[in-house]
Amino acid sequence: MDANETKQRILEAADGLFGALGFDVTTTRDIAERSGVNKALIHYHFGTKDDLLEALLEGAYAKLGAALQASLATPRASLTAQVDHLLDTYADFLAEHRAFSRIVQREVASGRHVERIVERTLPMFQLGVAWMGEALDKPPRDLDAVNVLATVYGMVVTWFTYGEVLRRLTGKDPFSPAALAARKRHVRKVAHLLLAELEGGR
Amino acid sequence: MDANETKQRILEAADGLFGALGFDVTTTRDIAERSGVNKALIHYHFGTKDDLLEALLEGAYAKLGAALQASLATPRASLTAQVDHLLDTYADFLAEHRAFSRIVQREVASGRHVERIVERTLPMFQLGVAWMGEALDKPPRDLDAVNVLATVYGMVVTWFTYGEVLRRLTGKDPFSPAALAARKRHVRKVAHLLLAELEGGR
DNA sequence: GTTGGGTTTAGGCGCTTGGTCAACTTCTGG
DNA sequence: CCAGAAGTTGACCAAGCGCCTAAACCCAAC
Repeated sequence: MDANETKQRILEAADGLFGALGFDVTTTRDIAERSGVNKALIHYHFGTKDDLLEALLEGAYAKLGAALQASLATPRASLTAQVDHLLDTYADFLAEHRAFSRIVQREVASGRHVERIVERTLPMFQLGVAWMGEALDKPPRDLDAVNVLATVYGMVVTWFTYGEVLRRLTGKDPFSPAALAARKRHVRKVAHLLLAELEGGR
Repeated sequence: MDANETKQRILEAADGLFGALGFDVTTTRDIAERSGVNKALIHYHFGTKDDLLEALLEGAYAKLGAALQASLATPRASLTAQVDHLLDTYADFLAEHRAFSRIVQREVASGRHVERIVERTLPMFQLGVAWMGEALDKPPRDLDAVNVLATVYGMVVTWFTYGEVLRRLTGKDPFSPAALAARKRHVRKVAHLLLAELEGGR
């Protein structure tokens, strides 16, 4: 097994375990066992356990950022189409990287590693604010950029963070293709309502 | 110091620490120190650390449930007014019990203590679904009860869970009276858009 | 064939954790 | 006033933690 594969295996195991159990509760021994790699190699390749989490977030945010930028870079017929595609891209990313939103949400709710997360989120957030300001130059009262972004973000992310709760509450799988498609339609629908109001109010 | 005061002090310290640091990272020693109480007393009065968390959640959910039921029990002039008051009640509760949403969010995102949280949430959720079904007998496509509830829930809760992130992103205090009032107006506004669509589509 | 650097290994060190315990004090009903 | 229950205490324990170390291993370059 070459060194790159080792690092990859460690990252994958850590991703799964941090997502499933949480950062604090996951031990380096767990990661070693799951990845079939010696415990000391984690520290050899990544440094401390915190450094490992950072490497994980680094990779995920890079992927997410690339996907979102690609979506924004492609011109669409309408503002609505642009937003729709962006939201779908985001939802698809979260669906594919199920652990990601849970890790982020948990660390944010703990107040730990917040700096790192803010660091990565800030450019996207600023992009969103700037983009909203550009597309709609006079947002109506109660629909300012920060509140709208927080609402849309919460709407998208909550489905994934609360997946297990929703599963138990509804008795259905919230991550089934049908349920995911329905959720995406719902998110788009709400976004359309917001857009209509934003455009109507200028 | 009598026994009740001791228990109260422990609960308050645990609430603050679980909210600020997280359940896993908070030690019984931390709680003992912060509450000015001997470590062994935590176990004497509450059992295990898990039991302590449960006692905490129990109390918070009882308060929340009472507040929401009181809001629903009072008849209002319109459906909109009813919803507005309910949302305000919820937001006020979260603003007053800042640690609560963070604790819940973190535990949910960890997949731990989910049973307990589902147990408490289920009745409220079912109430919400039933109530939506009653008030609006044919919800339009893409605005089914589960999705709408998840959206509204996410919208309200995200502001509090991501408080620290928002503070850093915007440079402003998201929990200042002005910001909270603005957030409440925004949430009501979005709820109104949803309601209009729900009522128009039947 | 040997050298040397990158990689892997078992083992263990120092420390913190949740939880227990027996002894002590304080409260309370008879 | 006293006995027993309730509450409180610091010392203590086994278990598990992150991280480190010293030695072994591997393999390309000379």
